[in-house]
This record gives sequence, C-alpha cells and structure tokens, in this order.
Amino acid sequence: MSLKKLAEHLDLSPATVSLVINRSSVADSIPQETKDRIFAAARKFKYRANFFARSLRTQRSFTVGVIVPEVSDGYSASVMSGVEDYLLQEGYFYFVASHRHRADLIDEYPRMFLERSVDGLIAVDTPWHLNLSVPVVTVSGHNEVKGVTNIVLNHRRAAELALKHLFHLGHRRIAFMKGQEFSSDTQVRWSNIERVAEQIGLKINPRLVTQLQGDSPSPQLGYIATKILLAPRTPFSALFAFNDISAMGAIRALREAGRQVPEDVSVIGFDDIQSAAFQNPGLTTVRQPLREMGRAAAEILLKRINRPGSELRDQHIVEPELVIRETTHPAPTGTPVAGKWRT
Amino acid sequence: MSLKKLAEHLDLSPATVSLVINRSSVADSIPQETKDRIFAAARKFKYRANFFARSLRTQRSFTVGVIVPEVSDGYSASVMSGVEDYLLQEGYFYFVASHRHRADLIDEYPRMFLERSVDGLIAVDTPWHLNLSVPVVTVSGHNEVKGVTNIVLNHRRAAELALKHLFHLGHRRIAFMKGQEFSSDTQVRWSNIERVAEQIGLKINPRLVTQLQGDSPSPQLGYIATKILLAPRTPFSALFAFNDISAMGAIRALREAGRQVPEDVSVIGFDDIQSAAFQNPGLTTVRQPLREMGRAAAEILLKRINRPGSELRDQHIVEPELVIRETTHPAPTGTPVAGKWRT
DNA sequence: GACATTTACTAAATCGCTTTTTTAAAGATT
DNA sequence: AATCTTTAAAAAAGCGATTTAGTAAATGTC
Repeated sequence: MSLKKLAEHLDLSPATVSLVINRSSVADSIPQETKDRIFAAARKFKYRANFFARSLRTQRSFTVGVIVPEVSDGYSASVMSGVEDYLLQEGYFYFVASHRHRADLIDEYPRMFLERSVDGLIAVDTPWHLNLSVPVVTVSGHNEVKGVTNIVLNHRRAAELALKHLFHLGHRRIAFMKGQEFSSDTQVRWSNIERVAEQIGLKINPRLVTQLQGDSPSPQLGYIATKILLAPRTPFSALFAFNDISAMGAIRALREAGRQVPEDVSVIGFDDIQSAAFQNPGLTTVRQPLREMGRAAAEILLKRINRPGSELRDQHIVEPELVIRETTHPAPTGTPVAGKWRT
Repeated sequence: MSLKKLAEHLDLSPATVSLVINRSSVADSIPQETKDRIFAAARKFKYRANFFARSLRTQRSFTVGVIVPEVSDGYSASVMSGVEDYLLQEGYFYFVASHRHRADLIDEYPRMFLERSVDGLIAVDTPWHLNLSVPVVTVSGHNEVKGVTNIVLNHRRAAELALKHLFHLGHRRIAFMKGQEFSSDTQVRWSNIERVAEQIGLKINPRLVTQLQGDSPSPQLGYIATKILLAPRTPFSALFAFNDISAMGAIRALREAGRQVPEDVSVIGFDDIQSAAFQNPGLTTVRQPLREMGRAAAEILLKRINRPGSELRDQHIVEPELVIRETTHPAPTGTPVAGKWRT
C-alpha cells in the first residue's frame, strides 16, 4: 500500500495524507474529521511509509552501526544488549559487524556503515582514530577524537578496588596479567594499576607481570599466560587477571601446578560475566556495568544525532564494583620456597 | 557525490554512467575508453550509489533481520557469529532484535523488520508460525511452516551420544533436566531422550525429571531445578542437564548437597559453550555446532532470496558431537542410602 | 462591499538511482 | 542511393515518500 493509492482511495492528494500522518504542523488547519478519515484508512490498509523512500527524502535512516571485536564474545554481547535495549525503544535499528581485530576491517566496516547511511556509530572495545561525518560513541575507547564521546570505566577506582582488597587480605606478592596489545583497555588498566600500587605502597615485581597473547575468546590465553608466569617459580600469593575468561584459564593453570585457589593463590578477575558467579569456586571480580555502558552509549549517540548542537562531554565515566566471591582469601603466611608456601 | 553530478562532470548522462558502473549488458556497446573515463572519475570522487535510492528503485535491501531470544546469551551469540560471517562476506548486513521471550515482541519484531524491507529473516531459538512474504530460515525451530527452512540438530543422535555414554559408564539411575516450556528445543530433545532410553533399555524415573523455570541466562535456573531434584532424595548417579549453563548451576547445587562431581554424580551438559572446557572440572557435554548452524542458516537464506524457484529442503540437519571431559565418571557401586552412595 | 485573513487543500519539485525506450549518427548491405 | 544494422548515448519514466509554495473558497474586519 503506497501513499499515492491511499490518497486516491481517500480522494485526497498524497501531500495531504502525508502531512496528516506525519502530524506536521502544516496540517493544523485540516479539520479533525478529515484527519480521522485518513487515520482510519491508514489503519484499515495497514499503511506504512516505505522506508527507503522516506529515508531517501529525509536523509535519515534511524539506523546505527555497531562495530565490535566479535559478537559471540561475552563482553561485546553484554554491551550490545544494552545498546539494543535503548535503540529499539527509540525506534532505531542497528547493524553489527565484528572486526576480529583485523586492521583492514576496522577501517572498512565503518566505511560500509556510512555507505548504508547509518545515522551514527558505536565502537565497542575498538581502537578508534577516524573522524567521521556522523556522530560516534565508543565503549572503552581511549583515544581522544574530537566529536567522539568515550564511555569508559573509572579505571582508577577499579584498580583501587582490586588492589586494596588484596592488600587488606595481606597479599604483597601480587602477579598481574596484562591484556593483549590490541585490547583498548590494556594500557589504561595497567597504568592505573601502577599508580594505585605506588599509592598504597605495593611493589610490582616485573617478573610477576605476564601478558595475554593471541586473539581467542577462550580461557586458553589466560591458561598459557599463567603457565609462563609460573615457570620461573617466582613466588606470589595473588593474581589479578585481565578478565574473567582469562582468570578461568589461570585457575586451571594454577591447579595443574599444584596451587590451591584461593588457599595458595587468590585470583581476581575483571568484568563479572554471567558465568563468573558459577565457577567453582565463585570468581571474585571487578564488575564493569557493561549493559549500562551500552545503554549509555546508545543514549548519548542518539542525543548527538538529534541535537547536533548540544554540548556533550567527550567522556562518560561509569563506576566499577568489587564482587567478592570465593577466589580471594587471606594471604598465606610463612616463607615461600620454590613458589609454594610452607605452612 | 551523486550520480547526476558525476555524469555532469563527465559530460555524459546519468543513465550511461549508471549502466557502465553496474556493468549492465546494455553498456556493451560503449567503448572501453569511455568506460575507463567513467571508472576513473568514480574512483576519483569516491562515488558510491546512494543506498536508499538504489534500494527504492530495485526493491532490494541486501539486509536481513535476525531475531534471537537475547543477544547476550551465548547460544544466540554463537549462532549470530556464524550468520554474520556468511552475510558480510556476501555483501549483506543484518539487523538484530532480542525478543526476550515476550510473545508481543516475537510478533512485532518480524513486522518491524518487514517495514524496514529486509530481504529475509533468520529466527534463532524462537517459536515460529508466521508465514511471511520474505524467505525465512530458523535455527532450532521445529514448526513446519511451508517455505521456511529449519536448521536443526540431529537430536536423536544427541540423545544417543549422551545416554549411551552414561549407560556404558554403568549409570542406570539418571536424572534429567528439561528446558523451559518456551525453549524451542525442549520438546524434541525430550522426546528423543525418551525414545533412546527405551531403545537401550533404560528406565526413566519420573521423579528424576526436573525442568528449568523462568527466563534468565544465568546458571541460577539449573541450580534451582537441581535443588528441587535433590529434595525428595531419590537416588541418582548421573544428570543430563539441558545446557551447559544449567549444568554449571546443577554442579553447584550438587556440591552444596555434599555430592562430588563426578565421583558421586556424573553431569553432562549440552551446547559446548566456550567456558564449558574451563569449568573445574571440565564439563562433559554434547556439542552443537552453533557457528556452523548460523552459517548454514545464512547460506540457505541467501539461496532462497536469490534463487526463489530453487528446490530447497525444509530441514537442514547438523550433527552433534560428544565432548568427554571430566564431569562424567563410572557409576559408583553399592546401595544408595538417602540419596548418597555407601562405598 | 472591499480587503485581509484563515481554512482546507493541492501541485510540483525533490531525494538519487535504475532501466526501458528512443534517437541519431555511422557503417554495412543490397 | 536507399535501406538495414550497429554503435553510442540520452530521454524519460518510475521507485514512494516529504515539503515548500501556492490557490481557491470561506470567513472576518472595517
């Protein structure tokens, strides 16, 4: 059913029908009776404006592009869930594309989104440098690009929550796992850990710092990184993993090396993904409000789209939360020998 | 840059430019030299056809809609990952909408997708009854709707893999966890379990059958269902969970009840999600090739879209795989007392 | 009763492309 | 030389809306 046919049936011009249906103020002078006729007919024939025709004319698509490292990864998926929540509620739809950390795709997908005339873009955990013609909001993006709002966690606070918790439990020899080079949080997270460590008087032993290598959403990466950490037998009583997934791998590696979690080694994760609570033992972790971050991203993006002039901060900071479960425990006492604690 | 301006600059008509750029056979008579000029200019000005104008004219959107229970749920996300893989490679984009099992949204989202002129739809784990004007493919849909292809697991084989594995380990008192009523796999899975149980001579004790209740992506549901299962103290030595998530909850409930997994009770999950391998102990499970199912869905959908006449089966069956890890174990011997095994 | 204003609409231009139909010149054929 | 074909392109008709500028009739004002 097209506008033209509907108008014909009503014995009116397409212009009138369009004006009324879109509640244009130009239609103010049209008597209610006529309006009612129009609405009734529209309902009767289930008239819906052709989306392409409308978008062509108005230059608006009510569509945004979301670029993530990988849809099936829990982090991205949680953020997307929040994004979707807000967008659909506001009548927007979204495209998704996973770049899988391929530099060419990180360049190409935004371009493809623009070809599809998206009204805006959300980049999740993706290094961003482009200056596009549409509003952009990043989640965990840390580059300052003008006109781009970054939704970021208060990493200072996150580091404080984790380190102070371990510190108060008596841990002094703490091992750290950095994220992959390409992960946008790696840098900030680490520099904040260093700052907080210094602040609370904790020495970081460089031999107790390991880093995730490779691109896989499996705990395997944390497992390998922890194996490497354990090899030189430098003693430690706690491990701050880069995220929950890698913490799971780490726990397995620790167990295989004969260390009990949390009796010998406390482990703390990051993110608080769904299954963190149901690990055995339950994983202590720093919660990122991923869904809320997604919602905030969508909300700010739509503001940018619909009120281009409005003053919006280029950072939106959200607060982490420490979720204490069962993988953290008071530090064992005694002298460490060959990486194990004598009791 | 519009076609018109490009044509103007080339001193040609928009028609000619369009014909050449789209490699229409009508342009065969145009000399290579002219074609080269056109391509050169198009490249120079980075000309890209306006997507809406083209779609309006051709009635094709190169977009498909994907409807899932919830994006952030691992099952949907894995399937989507496969869907995306194939679609983007073929130049299609996709919209996602999560219905969260709300009946009204299950009705509304497909309609909204159609308003957006999608070329086709993929419904993941979503009860499907609509007969739409565009091709539809479901993943784990079990209703036979004409013109709709269902991508389904060989559930008979899945039941065989799991039950025979437990049976051969000596388990005879096996508990079962059914999925929620709304989950599209619940029915088929259960009827196949019943069939296979009968075939191998295994009695199913109705008191050992529990069911997931409620809509949450957390292991909590499996935890609760298992608590209920344990209450009457009917002895069992193995539990076949509905999926990996609920298996994790089940294991926790079993532990809390003083049962060792797998020594006292073997547990087998379903799906083989990423974290199944990194549970402690590693979860034995029936693997569904979710990514491949998504890819297949996308592939078949595009075939349907692009060759509407072609004969395509209305079922596409994929094979499960048993992944044996550490939660299954030979059945304990001895007489069960009050739900625990005397050794 | 002349003029201004309001009311109730419509005509027509666009948005940017695709595609069928035409046209006009050049080349080939009889 | 007249006719037919081929070549090289352009004209024009949509696709289905939105929106500005306009118009004719009815009403209001002095």
